[in-house]
Amino acid sequence: MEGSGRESGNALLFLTDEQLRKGIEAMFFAYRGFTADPDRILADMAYGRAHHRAVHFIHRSPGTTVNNLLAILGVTKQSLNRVLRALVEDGLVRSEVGKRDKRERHLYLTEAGEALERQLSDAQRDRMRAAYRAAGPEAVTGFRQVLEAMMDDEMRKRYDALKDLKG
Amino acid sequence: MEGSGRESGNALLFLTDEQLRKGIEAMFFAYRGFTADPDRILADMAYGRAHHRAVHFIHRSPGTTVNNLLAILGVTKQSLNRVLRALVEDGLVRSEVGKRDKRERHLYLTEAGEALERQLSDAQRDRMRAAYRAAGPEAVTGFRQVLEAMMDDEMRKRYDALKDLKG
DNA sequence: ATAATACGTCAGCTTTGTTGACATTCCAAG
DNA sequence: CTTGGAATGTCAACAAAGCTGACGTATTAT
Repeated sequence: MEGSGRESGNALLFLTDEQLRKGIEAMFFAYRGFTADPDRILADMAYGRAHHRAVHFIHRSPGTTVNNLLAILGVTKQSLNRVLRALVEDGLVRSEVGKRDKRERHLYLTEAGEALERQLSDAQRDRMRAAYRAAGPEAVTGFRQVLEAMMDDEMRKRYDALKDLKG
Repeated sequence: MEGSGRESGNALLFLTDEQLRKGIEAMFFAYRGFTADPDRILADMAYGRAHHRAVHFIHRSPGTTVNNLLAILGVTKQSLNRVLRALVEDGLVRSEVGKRDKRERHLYLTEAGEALERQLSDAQRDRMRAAYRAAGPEAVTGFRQVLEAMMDDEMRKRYDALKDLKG
C-alpha cells in the first residue's frame, strides 16, 4: 500500500483461479484449527461456540450492553439471550441495570467468567502465536491485511469499532 | 521457513496479547465475510453451508468416494448423507457405483451441479480476489503461510492431500 | 466361511440459529 | 401526565446441521 509500485504490477498475475481456490480451502481448514482448541475445552462443559463468543466480547468490552453484543455477534436477541441466560445462571456473567438508562443491561464477567475466558483464549492465543512464529512477522502483516480486506462492510464496522476501544 | 533468520529475531516482539487478540478477532469477522456471499445465494434455495462444502469438494475432486469426502469435511456419514441425498435427488450430484470396488460410490457433479458450484465459487473468489488485490501479493503469501500454520495436523493432512491432486 | 469395509438409513438428541407474538420497563415528547 | 417508541426479556415453534447408536446390505478380503 505505502510500499513500492513494483508489486502492484505483477499482482494480477498471481490471481489465478487455482491460487484463489487454495486461499479458499486454506481459509476453510484454518478456521477449523482456529476453533478446535476452544471447542475441545467447551465440549466437556455444557457450552458451545456461542458461549465462547459471548464471553470473549464481554471480556473485550466490559460493561457492553446486550444490544451492542447483538450487533457485534450478528445474531438475534432470542438466540443470544439463551446463551446469556445460561452464563448468568452459572455465575460466569453479571448483568447490571444501566444507571443512565435503566433499560439497558451492562454485561461483565465474574471471576469465574474471567477464568473461563482466560482458559479459552490462552488455548486460542497459543495456536495463533505458534502460527505467527512459524510464518514470521512479515507474514503476520499480510495475514491481517488480507483478513481485513475480506470482511463485509458491516463486519469491518464492528471490527473497527472494537479496535477503537483499546487497540 | 526457508527464508532469512533476520525476521525470527524480532518476531517475538510483536506477539503481544493485544496483537494476538486482534488476529483472533480479524479471523472471526473475516470468516463471516468469507461465507457471506455463498450464504446469501444458498438462502434462496433449500441449501446451506453444508451443501456448499460438499459441492465444492466434489467439484475439486471429481469421482471422490463418500469416505474420502467424509474425511475431508470431518463430519459423520449420517450428517453428510442427508446433504448428499438432497443433492442427488435434486440432480446436482451423480453417485456412481465403483468399478474396481462396487461398495464404493464415486461422486460427480452434474451440469446443474457444476453451474451451482460456479455461481458459489465465483462469488467467493470475487471477494477473495478483491481482498488479495487490496492487500498486495506479499500479503497474500503471508496470509497463506499463517493459515497453513494455524491448521490442526489432521486438517493440514487433508489440505495437503488436496494440494497433491492438482496444485 | 467368516470378518471387515463401504454405504445407506432409521430414530433420537443437541446446539445454535431463525420468526412471531407479547409483556415489561423506561425515556422522552407532546 | 399521558402516551409512543425503544430496549429488553420471554414463550413457542421451527430449521439446519451436527452428533450417537443400531441395523441392514452388498461387497471384498482373509
